[in-house]
Amino acid sequence: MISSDVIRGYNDTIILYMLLDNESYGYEISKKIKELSDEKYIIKETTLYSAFNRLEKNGYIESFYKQETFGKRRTYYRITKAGTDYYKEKCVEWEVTKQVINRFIKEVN
Amino acid sequence: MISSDVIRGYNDTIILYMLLDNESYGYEISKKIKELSDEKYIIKETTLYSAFNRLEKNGYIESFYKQETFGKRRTYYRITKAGTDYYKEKCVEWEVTKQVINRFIKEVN
DNA sequence: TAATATTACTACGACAGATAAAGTAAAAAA
DNA sequence: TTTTTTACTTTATCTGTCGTAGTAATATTA
Repeated sequence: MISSDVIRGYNDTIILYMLLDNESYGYEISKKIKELSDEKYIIKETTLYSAFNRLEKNGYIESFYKQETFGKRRTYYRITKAGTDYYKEKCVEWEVTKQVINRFIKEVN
Repeated sequence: MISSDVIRGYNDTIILYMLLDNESYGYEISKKIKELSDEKYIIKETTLYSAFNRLEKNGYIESFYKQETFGKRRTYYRITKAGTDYYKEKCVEWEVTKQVINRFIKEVN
């Protein structure tokens, strides 16, 4: 399991990634993050939903409701153009970040 | 420049790295971090000194004074055994974190 | 020699994001 | 019929970062 402080700067990016190709909703996204990370990262519910709020406020995602014929009503989200642009920026930043942190990592035995 | 939220989980690790082979003090460490990162990461003074306090409280570093014949009195720090162990753990964690985040990073054009 | 810059911190308060705890409510499974 | 799973929402707390300001010594420049 990885610590949450590390992932902090990338939660929004991870969520945007999940929305790149399909619209989705909270519960589904959380399951997929868990799956895609081989259970190494399990996003907390409150973290996820507060991230949705932040992302929507910033114009990176849009929420909407679907006509559901069964189950509890879900809030769906889709990524916006601004969200895609922001995602791309974060991907570039990630490469730089990785290289920077790598300089302070050493194999110590 | 990389965002501080990203580095958040690794500030302590970065500082411990700087102390692995030599004892040092705040101002020197901040200069070296800047240098080693090619100016891509410049740690804020307040962040650095509050990290020192946290690290010392956790037993990862120890502070002491040297007999200085010139200049303002500095607080020196050295890493402890617990600090070295913690550093090693964080290095292992970093490899996992990198791999996890990489799964959510895509080259989008 | 006087003014400015650099070194080397410390104190305080604000803020953002993560998270724990608790609650709601519907549907599906046992 | 009880429990579990799905799908959230609200509130309050905690941690780490960082802006602002201040102190004080030495070194540099005008």
